[in-house]
Amino acid sequence: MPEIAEVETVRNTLKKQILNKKIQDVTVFYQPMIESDINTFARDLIGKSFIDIKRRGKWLIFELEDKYLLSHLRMEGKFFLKPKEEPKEKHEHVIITFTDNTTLRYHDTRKFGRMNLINKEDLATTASIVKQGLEPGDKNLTNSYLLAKFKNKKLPIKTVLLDQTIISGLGNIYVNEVLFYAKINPLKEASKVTQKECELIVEGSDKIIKEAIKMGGTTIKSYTSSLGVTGLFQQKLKVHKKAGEPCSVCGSPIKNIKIGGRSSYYCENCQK
DNA sequence: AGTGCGACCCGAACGC
DNA sequence: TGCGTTCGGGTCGCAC
Repeated sequence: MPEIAEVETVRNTLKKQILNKKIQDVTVFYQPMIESDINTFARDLIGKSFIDIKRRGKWLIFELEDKYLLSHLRMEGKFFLKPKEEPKEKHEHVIITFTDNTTLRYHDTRKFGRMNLINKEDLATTASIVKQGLEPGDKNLTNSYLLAKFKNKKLPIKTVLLDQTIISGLGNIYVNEVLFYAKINPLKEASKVTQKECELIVEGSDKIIKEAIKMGGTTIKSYTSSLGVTGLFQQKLKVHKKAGEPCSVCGSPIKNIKIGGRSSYYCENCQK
């Protein structure tokens, strides 16, 4: 489940592996994952190079000379760099071959990830990118920003923190962790979250994401970034997937409930 | 406008 | 053991 820290880890790894290599060939094995015109997808990439890799929220933005290739890993998308001669694996859906005989392979068991090749000037009007809210660590992400965004929200804070148009990049794992850090009950109505609690959300999201990036993200299920870099942040998780285990602060068993259809983990005693 | 929910997928976990 | 069923997870689009 790649969230912002995982995507950042993938970005950093790929930058070392594929920048400025010339694209020789592109094969798409599962066409629905390409949101832009499938007929021109390969043709537009061949002969070009990735000159930079940026990120916005959970979106990877591969910069080419004249285009951007947007890539969202959703839950289980991964990139691997492999020699050209290695046989295709079952869940490899896009293979980009470079002229040095290496290949960049997009692997996704659930086929949920998406790619979108756009003209550079269209980035400013591409909805998925434009709608992204402020990222953890952004100096504009303040308690007053959050208070204003939460003001009319009747939904549980857990659900609202998953809304990428408010804070960009938090997924289920880190929302559970941030709420534990801020000692907020995930079911609390967003409009009732206090200024002090907003401060803790700002502080907690920044701290947790920074540490997770430092540790290479979180490994849940089989998640590994490109080159098989395995995230170590799962060792730091305090509540996520810890149902029944004692809370690290007070010892009460961690609860697991569904909020908005998503599994939520929290300590009933610490998060009132 | 805000909210809720199904669709998209398929391996893993679960139930019998 | 082996089969069938359910679940999960981010985002979009549609219905209310």
